[in-house]
Amino acid sequence: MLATLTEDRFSDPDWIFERKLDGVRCLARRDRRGRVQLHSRNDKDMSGTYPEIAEALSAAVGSAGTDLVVDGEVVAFEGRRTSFERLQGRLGLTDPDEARATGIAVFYYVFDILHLDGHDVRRLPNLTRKRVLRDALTFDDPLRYVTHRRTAGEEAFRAACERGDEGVIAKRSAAPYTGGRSKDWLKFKCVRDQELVVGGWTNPRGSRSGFGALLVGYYDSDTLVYAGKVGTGFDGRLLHAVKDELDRLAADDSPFGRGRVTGKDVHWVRPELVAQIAFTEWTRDGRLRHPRFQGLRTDKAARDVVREQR
DNA sequence: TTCCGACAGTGGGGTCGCAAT
DNA sequence: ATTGCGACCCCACTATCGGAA
Repeated sequence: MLATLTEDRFSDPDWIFERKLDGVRCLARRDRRGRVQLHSRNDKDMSGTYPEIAEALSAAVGSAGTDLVVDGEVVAFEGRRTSFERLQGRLGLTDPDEARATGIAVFYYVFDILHLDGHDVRRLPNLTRKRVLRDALTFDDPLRYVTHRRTAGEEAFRAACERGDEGVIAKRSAAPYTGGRSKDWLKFKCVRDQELVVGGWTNPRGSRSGFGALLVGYYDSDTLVYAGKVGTGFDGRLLHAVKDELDRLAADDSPFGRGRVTGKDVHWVRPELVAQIAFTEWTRDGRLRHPRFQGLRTDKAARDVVREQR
């Protein structure tokens, strides 16, 4: 069951609000003999990737039963914030010993239950399932129960962004657990945006026209620092309009003074265009995560574009 | 008729693993 | 030893089409 992104922030007595954690989605099954299997959203086996979670689940028998299927998020922390970047150090590993040897501590935040003691509980109301879940397991690290609040969705969202969380998930209290994306689960995502200077572009591929992505950066003193590519957020007309501007500014050499630009099929332009870019966060390597184009800005000089803090 | 949901296709950062260089 | 590539994770977004409203 997946959540639908929305711009609407609200409170409603028929909805509950949970923290949105930045990690990896994980479905866990435990059979009567205590054997546990962890599965990714694409049904890949992750039991070897997070052996301590499988172990904990095997031992965490609550008051209400033994075999079960639960849903949650595997996360790693960087300070107080959940960090997908840190978790990535374990993502590809399938050998339990190697996974443990990374030293990256992981936690399993469980927020839903699908089956318990041979019963399919997916059609029970969400709030009821949460109560069932609470009794079905014992929650000791690395297992954690995802708490919820029933009021002040807007305030929860504001506080989440303030804390550096990814956002808030709103869930309809009475909703069953269904397959696929549902409007009974909504994502309030914290968004960041800033202006960036366009310094180049890449070739389009396949059926794409105009260009593939823009190469963008910001000024640090007199140096234009590369900050990554932006390849989504354009419709057909915008692709051509922006491409015309790029052709007008064509240059032979890279304007970037810092940051290695990877990939072939790269073309440079004089750094004069300023684009408004939305994204989720800066990566450790100083790149934009989940970048998307929001428009060109004509009211700001390229030379004044700097990296905004945080 | 209009709107919505699902899908395919394009684009991003980052990591690991493996083959080619 | 280095580089390139695909397969995974996390996505955002546009275009399209068929069925629901």
